[in-house]
Amino acid sequence: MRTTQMLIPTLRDDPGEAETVSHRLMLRAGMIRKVAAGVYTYLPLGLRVIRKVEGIVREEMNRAGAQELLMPIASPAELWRETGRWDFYGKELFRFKDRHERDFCLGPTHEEVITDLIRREVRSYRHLPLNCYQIQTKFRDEIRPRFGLMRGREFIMKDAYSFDKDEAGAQLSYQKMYDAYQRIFTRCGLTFRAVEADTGLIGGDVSHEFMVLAETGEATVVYTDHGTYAANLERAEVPPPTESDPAPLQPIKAVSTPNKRTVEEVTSFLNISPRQLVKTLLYKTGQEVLVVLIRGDHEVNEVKLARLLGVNEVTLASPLDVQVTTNAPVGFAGPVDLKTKVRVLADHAIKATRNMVVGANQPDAHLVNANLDRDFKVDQFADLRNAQAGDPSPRGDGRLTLAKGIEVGQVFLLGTKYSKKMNATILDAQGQERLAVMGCYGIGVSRTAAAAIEQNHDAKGIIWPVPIAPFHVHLLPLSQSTAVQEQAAHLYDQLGRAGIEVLWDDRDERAGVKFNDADLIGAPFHLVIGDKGLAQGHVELKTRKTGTVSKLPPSEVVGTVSSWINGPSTGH
RNA sequence: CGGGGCGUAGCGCAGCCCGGUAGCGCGCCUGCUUUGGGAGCAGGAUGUCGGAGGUUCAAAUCCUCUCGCCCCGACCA
Repeated sequence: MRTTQMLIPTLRDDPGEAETVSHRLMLRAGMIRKVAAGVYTYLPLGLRVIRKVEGIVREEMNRAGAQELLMPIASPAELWRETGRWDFYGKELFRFKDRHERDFCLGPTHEEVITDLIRREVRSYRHLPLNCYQIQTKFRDEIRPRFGLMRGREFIMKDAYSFDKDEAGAQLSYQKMYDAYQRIFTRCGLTFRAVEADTGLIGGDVSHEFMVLAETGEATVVYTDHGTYAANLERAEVPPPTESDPAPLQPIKAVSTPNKRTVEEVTSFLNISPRQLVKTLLYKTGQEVLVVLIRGDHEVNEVKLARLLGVNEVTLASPLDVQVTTNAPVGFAGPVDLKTKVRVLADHAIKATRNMVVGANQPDAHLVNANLDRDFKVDQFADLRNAQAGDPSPRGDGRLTLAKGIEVGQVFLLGTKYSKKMNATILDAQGQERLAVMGCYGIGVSRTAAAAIEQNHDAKGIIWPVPIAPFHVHLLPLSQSTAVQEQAAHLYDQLGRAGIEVLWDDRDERAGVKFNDADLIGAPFHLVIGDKGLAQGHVELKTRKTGTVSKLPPSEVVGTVSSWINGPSTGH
């Protein structure tokens, strides 16, 4: 393609609206433009990258035995009411009414639609396993869209759904997708890690997320450096402590802590370690108010709490609820002599702590040397906290490290969650109706493109991995001289014949402008043709990533570029 | 949803406090010169100052309402 025939509105300045690297560079490189918050137009250059990612996804999905179809973006509320997600999905679901006042939504994911299709069309186990996928625009009315394509309200996703006759088959389908995802993200040139994950709004039993490791990631990944354990923070298990505090029990006593509410205030006022303090948090579920005890230096993991309680979500109780339940304002709640009968849950670490500092359930007072069983009772111990760096691995293979990651894909083993609610049954070999066992598998295509930039850029711009680059070669003739122009035209033609994608900067611009735009756009290889070089019989081939320049005769260009692109080491 | 910030030319911004002809840089258009890392000179075009209402002789500027966008937070007691 010639630059003059392509809409590539590069920007010299950073747009004020963009903070993160990928957002800024995609705007500056003329790849995307914003239409509304979290809603973007893909310009030709951006779309080329999207198509590259889609191509890799499509190849690997097909190779894994999945078949492509395309479902509608709009779907009727009835399907969503069958599974309860019309209500459960909440405000994230884009809803609208048609002219007859019937409720519809824009699909955020398609379990309902695909399950409806399969229950109608597939009756026999003979037709299973079945895995259908699509690549499509999805809609989620995010609470806070941000970072350009990273968290949009409209985004491109590949979603796949597998149907099996039994659990064993479903696990096999899951494993195939897991393997396919490994290949996809590897081929995209990303440094990533598959981690155990919670199942969230989608539901199901088993799940892995594929995380691109990057500082700007919104998710936290927990893993062992040398071991095999990796999970996201929501999921990461924390084993109970193996040693308990050997300190002798001290007599409990009340101390005045005027206006000291937070962990920091109380610990510095009493000159104690946060490890001695116990936070007494009041949580509300749909049904009850309950108490959660957590050590001062730990954080409650609400996903774990909700899962333990078997509810969708838990919220912290309001100050009023706290007052009513504990007889004290927020900041002075404690487990000792609670006025109201409530369930008390505690993180495992509480069991191993002695002589704890807790709220006194009266204003401006705490209790010191509170001890389990002697002074208060706990109804249930559980793993309720977030893992921290240095915690032992739940697999016993070392200590945990934390890192930030961008979630680019997630696979779920759903079991019969949807098939049961929607009565998607198939006949087995004995003629018995059985619920289809499902899995679902998503890849954020547009987010993958953004994540690739987060991981591959420098101060000057993007450095595309070869497989998803919008063009392989950026052809930069530096003058309008006949010799340079003819050589450029010739090489453009030769490279094109060899199947190499070339962006030909045919603008009558100064060298600096072309170089800067080329660095910004980030094609892996820059082919520079200037009068000086030609006079000496060579052109220059520059590797964007390393800045290395090779001078070579024009006749060797096609062969060299081909070997770099197709060869095993594309790390040029 | 709460807090903060911002809407003025394609982009980045100034002007607003203290009302009085709407500016700067880059970009864009024309011409000449230039041509290996964002050229020089000369000439030129470009704005419902986010929108609505109000105050005033007069509003980008003051007041009210409203829309949009960005950032942080969303309860760890």
